[in-house]
Amino acid sequence: MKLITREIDYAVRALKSLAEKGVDRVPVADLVEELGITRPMLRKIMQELAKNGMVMSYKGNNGGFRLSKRPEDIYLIDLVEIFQGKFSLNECVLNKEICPNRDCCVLKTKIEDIEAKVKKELESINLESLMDWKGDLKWQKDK
Amino acid sequence: MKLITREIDYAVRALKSLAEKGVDRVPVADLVEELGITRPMLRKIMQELAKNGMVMSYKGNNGGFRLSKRPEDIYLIDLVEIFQGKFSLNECVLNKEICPNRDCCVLKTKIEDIEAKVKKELESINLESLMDWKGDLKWQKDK
DNA sequence: GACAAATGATATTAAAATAGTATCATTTAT
DNA sequence: ATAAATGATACTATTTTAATATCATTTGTC
Repeated sequence: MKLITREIDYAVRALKSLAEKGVDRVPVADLVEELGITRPMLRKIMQELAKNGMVMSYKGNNGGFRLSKRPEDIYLIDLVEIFQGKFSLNECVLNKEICPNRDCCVLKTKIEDIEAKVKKELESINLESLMDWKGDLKWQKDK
Repeated sequence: MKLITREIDYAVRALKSLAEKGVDRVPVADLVEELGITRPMLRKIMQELAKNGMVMSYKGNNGGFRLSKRPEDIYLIDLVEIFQGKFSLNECVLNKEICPNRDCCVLKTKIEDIEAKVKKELESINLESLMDWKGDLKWQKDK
């Protein structure tokens, strides 16, 4: 079960990259090189992020993308919902039909509790908090 | 994104049914009727539950299934792991390969935190706590 | 204004995970 | 012996996720 799909992961990487560069317009080509994600994939992702107001896009020569918010104002929950739709751990489907016990199902209420907690967490994680640690990673093995 | 897949949901229903009946041996046929889940599906699920020690199975005429533990000792996390494998919200895959940043990825550590919390919740929910509320459901609408 | 470099919109294909079905073998009470 | 059950296993279908492709549009530069 994946909370973070590949697309979301890619989106985080791309956004981090934009944030780091702090440049006005980064074309997809640059991201491809840096991130090692294919061009078609990154194009799709950036388009989706643009559609949803996470980045500004500029067409034409010298075009590209830039963050449309500060890193601290871009939350993981946004990315999850952009690429997966409204966040939900629930389904309540029995044989293709909505379950008749929906209203009094104990399992449902329990899962909803968990869902609420996870959502809260996702709302608390912003892009800034995901920027790579710089400097001394004492705990990290030599390589 | 589903925390509870259809199979897991079906499994819960089946186990609840066994628990309610409190009978020695319940054949799949009975569950089919009661739960409205197809026979092949239920067979697969019961077999899986038997393999994993959640239920005892009896072959032959008058055979069937029964819980092999008390309802309070069957946890949701068990069912999730039986049908989905080891619980994990993580993947850490980039282009089919394990991500090179795996060791110092901030996103990963954040997701692992959430994962741990969700797991804890799933470990705290047992079959007993999922048994339908009986008696006065004052809050429930007439029907 | 022509051209090249960029994104927008959208359709298509591929791969993987879930869901569902089918079949033959084996066991066992009667 | 037979009928009623599960065991093992293989297969098919559906849905979701991942990846690719293509043509249209915009825009800076010469």
